[in-house]
Amino acid sequence: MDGSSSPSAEATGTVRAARRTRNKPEDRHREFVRKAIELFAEVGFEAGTRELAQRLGVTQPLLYRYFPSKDDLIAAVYQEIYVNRWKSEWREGLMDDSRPIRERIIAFYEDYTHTIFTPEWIRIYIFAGLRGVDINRRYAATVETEILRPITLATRQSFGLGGAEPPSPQEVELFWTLQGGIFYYGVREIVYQFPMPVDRPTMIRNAVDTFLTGVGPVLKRLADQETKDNSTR
Amino acid sequence: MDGSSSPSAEATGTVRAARRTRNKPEDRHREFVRKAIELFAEVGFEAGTRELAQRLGVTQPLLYRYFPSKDDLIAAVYQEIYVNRWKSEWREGLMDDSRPIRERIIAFYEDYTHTIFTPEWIRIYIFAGLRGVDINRRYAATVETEILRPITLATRQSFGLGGAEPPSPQEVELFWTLQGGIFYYGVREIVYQFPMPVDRPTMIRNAVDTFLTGVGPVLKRLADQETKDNSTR
DNA sequence: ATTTTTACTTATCGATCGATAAATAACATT
DNA sequence: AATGTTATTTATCGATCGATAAGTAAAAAT
Repeated sequence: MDGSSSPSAEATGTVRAARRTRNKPEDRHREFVRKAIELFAEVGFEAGTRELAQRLGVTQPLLYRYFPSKDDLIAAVYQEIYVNRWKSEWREGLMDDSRPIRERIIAFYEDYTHTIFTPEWIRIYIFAGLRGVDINRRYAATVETEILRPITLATRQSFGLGGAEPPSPQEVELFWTLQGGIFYYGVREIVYQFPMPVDRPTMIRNAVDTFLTGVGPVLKRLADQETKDNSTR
Repeated sequence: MDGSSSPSAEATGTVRAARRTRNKPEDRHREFVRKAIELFAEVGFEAGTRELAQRLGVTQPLLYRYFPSKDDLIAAVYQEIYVNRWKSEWREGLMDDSRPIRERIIAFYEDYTHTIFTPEWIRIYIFAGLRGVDINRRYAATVETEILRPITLATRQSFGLGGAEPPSPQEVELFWTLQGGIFYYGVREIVYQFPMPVDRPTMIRNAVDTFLTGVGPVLKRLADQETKDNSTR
């Protein structure tokens, strides 16, 4: 493929005559993680360390100076994407009583999808889920406590239902359906690469409007069931 | 791990002293695909052919007598799961005007989730999506034409809206949100292995009730926009 | 009973993977 | 300018992967 004379250079994945510029460890670390995110998003975690090294213009064993093992590199990738990119403003915005609930939810989903609807975020999230790492379980737990429960309480209030009791599982599950529906839009767009004839803001508006219009009666029914269960218990 | 003396037996993945029972080719073919589905659902497509052979109690090269390459085996897996398990009754049931729309949709999703909410179906579907094969694009296209468009038309009718014009992209997208929300319930249950405090039928009922209650006004708005667009065009 | 067919195994190749040890050269310290 | 530190490369190991060629034995055909 290339005209390199040494066959061992091909075998070891050496790029050719080393550049040998020396960088600060912190910069390298960040650079490695950044490119690893890029590569893993494309190929998945079975992407070779040699491929990564080549994209970095660096030899493969150098990676092991910064990450004891490939799994540690992967852990750093998780940290960067799913921890560092989380915005605490999401929760705050959703709990801001001064704005109407519809506006809050739409604003949240527009910003949230803007953050997570990238190949890096979505594909790596799904790769991780299939791998069985607990990243997804932990992330979804965060979504539930930081996003869905606040939304549930705020929505309940805006319908003049119930007080401050914690949301019931059925209530939370209801809002998971909205979350999942919107998330799956991103999966179709980014993973399956569907042509998406409806743009994101429109999709979000329609989904939220449908949901908020319909959720009132169901929440009411759940609240009634709840009080009945309590009285018969 | 095992007490086998020969190291080459370990290396080649030989199981031990061959059983040498001779089977009919068609039976073998089916057996291979069945076990391949099981294995791929667990590990993904990077599962080794040796691992598969071992689970079948057969040597690895025998696989290549039935499938020219690993990719052909994978193709057979797709065919079995996503083509052979599709039920034409789904479309028919959804278009059965004699039953109320809510009942039809709930019945469909109960049967549909019963079919696809298995580790085999969901995990392999997601593995395929990340691989970039067109399985998912083709499957989703089928879902859209065979399921979502009929649902859209039936729902529209039940609200006394519009005639037989084909559903607009925005309308279809709306029903994709419901589909995605329910699908994502399965992903959380089966892939992320969340504890699911709300059972499937209840989730489906709540989701469909919320959706059907709220979708009326939005469909109406979309229909009005449509006619306005047509008149100004 | 002998021959023919073919399902199945043994053995092995070449590529690629994650990881380690040792050599080298760029930068910091004095 | 000499020395020390460490970022980076070279070389290589052992395991595992998909795939192929050649041998073996079970069933079918005669």
